[in-house]
Amino acid sequence: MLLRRGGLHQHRHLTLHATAAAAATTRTSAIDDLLTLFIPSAPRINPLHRRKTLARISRSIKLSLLPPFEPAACALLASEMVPEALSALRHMRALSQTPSLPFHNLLFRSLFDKGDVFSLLRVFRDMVAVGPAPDHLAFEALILGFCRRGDVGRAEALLWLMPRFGCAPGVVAFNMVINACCVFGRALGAFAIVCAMAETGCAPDVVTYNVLIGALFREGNVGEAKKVFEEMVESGVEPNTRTYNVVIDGYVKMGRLKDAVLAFDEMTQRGLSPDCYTFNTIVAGYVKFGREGEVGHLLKEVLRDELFSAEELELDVLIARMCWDDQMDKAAEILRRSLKDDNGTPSILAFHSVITAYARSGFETEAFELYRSMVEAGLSPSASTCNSLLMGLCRNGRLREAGVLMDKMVERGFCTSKTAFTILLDGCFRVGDRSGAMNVWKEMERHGVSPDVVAFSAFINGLCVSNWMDEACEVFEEMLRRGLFPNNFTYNSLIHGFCNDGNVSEALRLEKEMRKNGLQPDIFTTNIIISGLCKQGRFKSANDVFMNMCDNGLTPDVITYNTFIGSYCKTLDMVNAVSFVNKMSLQGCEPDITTYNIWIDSLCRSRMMSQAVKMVDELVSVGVVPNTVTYNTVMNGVCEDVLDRAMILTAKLLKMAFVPNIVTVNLLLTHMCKQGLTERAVMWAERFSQVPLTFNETTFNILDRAYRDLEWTGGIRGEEEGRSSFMEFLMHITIDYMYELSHPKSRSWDIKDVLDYGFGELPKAIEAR
DNA sequence: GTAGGGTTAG
Repeated sequence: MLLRRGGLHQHRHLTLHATAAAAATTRTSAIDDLLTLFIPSAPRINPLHRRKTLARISRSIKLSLLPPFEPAACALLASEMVPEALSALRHMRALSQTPSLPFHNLLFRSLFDKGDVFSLLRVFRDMVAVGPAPDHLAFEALILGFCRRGDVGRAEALLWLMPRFGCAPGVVAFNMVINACCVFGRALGAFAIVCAMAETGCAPDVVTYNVLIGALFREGNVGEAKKVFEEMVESGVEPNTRTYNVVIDGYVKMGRLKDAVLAFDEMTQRGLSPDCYTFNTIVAGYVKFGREGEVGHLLKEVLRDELFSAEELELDVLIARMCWDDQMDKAAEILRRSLKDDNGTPSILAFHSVITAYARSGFETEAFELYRSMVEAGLSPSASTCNSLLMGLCRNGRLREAGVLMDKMVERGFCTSKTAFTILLDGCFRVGDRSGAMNVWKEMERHGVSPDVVAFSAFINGLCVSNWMDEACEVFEEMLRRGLFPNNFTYNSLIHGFCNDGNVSEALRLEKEMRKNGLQPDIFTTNIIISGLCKQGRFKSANDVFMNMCDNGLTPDVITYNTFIGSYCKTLDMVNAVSFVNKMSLQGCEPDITTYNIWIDSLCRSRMMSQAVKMVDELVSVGVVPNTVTYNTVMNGVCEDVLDRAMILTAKLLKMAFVPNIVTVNLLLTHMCKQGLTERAVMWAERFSQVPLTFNETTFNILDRAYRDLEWTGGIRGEEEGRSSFMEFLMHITIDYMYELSHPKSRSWDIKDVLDYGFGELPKAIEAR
């Protein structure tokens, strides 16, 4: 602080003072002077830290034979006092002392950790100008730092600079840059470097091949990945455990479990032993596809080497399965219990699964609580866990805070990865912030992160959902131009977009194209097409698709049935609607809350309110949880046709499913207007515009009509006392809910908590346990 | 240089 704030004069004065002291007096008094020089008078963090640093500096200087600045600077670096260490370096330069190479390498690492690239480049420039000449280690430290930050351009430039300093880049340096290219989605750049590498007489090693194979799998390019694998074996490079881990992961991600297991077998036949990555990858695949029962024989293989205890494995598998089944509370409870019992810490993986499951479902508070327990248990959160927290914020529409977290992650050198950008991009589209999404896309490119298949798919999906089909198609073309292989997500998003646009024939053409490209249309594709056909009233074709599903190895699921039931209900074709309800139960497919909501809605529309009431009781009795749609549907019926039981039913639903949204407000406004309470409706709309709730097109249409209505009638209409007070009551509780929601007190944690928690130390490589 | 639900349906 003193040095940075004190101005040039004071700075010089202190320097001379220290120098004179060091030269004239004993070593001990020089140490005292140095301490005044480097350690700011005001404590930076806490007194304890300061004392420790002073002690460390004294000790370093006493032990060292170097001129006293360098050990002092090293001690400052060890205390994370980077600015002070930089000023120590300036003193050395001013005294024409040459700091050693190891000191420079240490400083580079600290500067990367702090994200201070500007200082780093300045130090490097000075180093090149006046020595010491950078060696292999210096270059590699710099290249690694730039690669971690995603600055592949600088990393590659340094690579080609190395020969000019008398040290030709080795395979390690090449691999770092090649890996960075792949991580940031520039497979082409990676290939170019591999070629250039061969020209310099440096042969690719197993790492080079592993990185390339991984990148190709991530692109979905299995054919090319296999070719590179063969080339590797031919050129005499032996595949290792990591090679197989990459291959197995690639297959699992594509749902090709059979191929994954074949690779696993091949691996063991080669005498390679699977490690924790192999295990986690395969188990994740089995659990994901609901086949955890079959993992047993593989586990035995892994357990033979006693890498894991059976209990630990079972706990992980159990927790992963629960998360897939949306039973996060149970999983979290088990985790907390096993922490308390103190008999073995649950794995990071287990924590990660639950945190992510919570975040995905929008339970950000629970996600954060668990994150806190994880950090308290001494487990380092990884970039993946931070991404999950980011997703939690995005799924709750808290984009601004997500942006803050993202900046913090980038600042930490943590994760300038595609994943975080993709989450943010998707988050923007979810809240309808299209220009925000465009900015994220640009920002991603600006960071030198080339979008991959997932990022492109998320972008295309966002455009499709916004009904910007022309743009979506353009982006799709761009994706193909970049040599990326579209996957099911990509096609399904486009097909959905065209169906919503009423262009089913284009959707069907895309489905054909998908098959031609070797992709299997899945249950999503089929449901989307069925829905599209139903929307067009083409029930015959929709039924044909339904009949053919089984031939393609697909089983209709609850969404398929709901689509048919809902579509038939909409056209008042109750005969066919009932027929699909029967088919559904015959197939043993359980109705979910949407099925009930559809059915309750059509009962309400047919003015069969008492039946609707019965249906609400029934769904609760079978353990289905009513949601906002249930509430809105029933209230719509209640407002339409007030019956004696309205208050009881309302009270019941308020207790179970009162999470009002814009649809709730719209339906209340509509009914107020319908009941001649137009003036009150307008008054309430004004009040609702004061709370954080975004009106949609429907709201504006309702209000347009209301204002016109008031102009015509002058607002004089009869009204029934009972109805009016009931509607007023509903309006009151709804706006109260919105107020409470916007009140910061209702949030149990703040984004600041996340940033201060677990960010103290730069995450190390995460151990599996 | 490796994992961990980044993106899809009613």
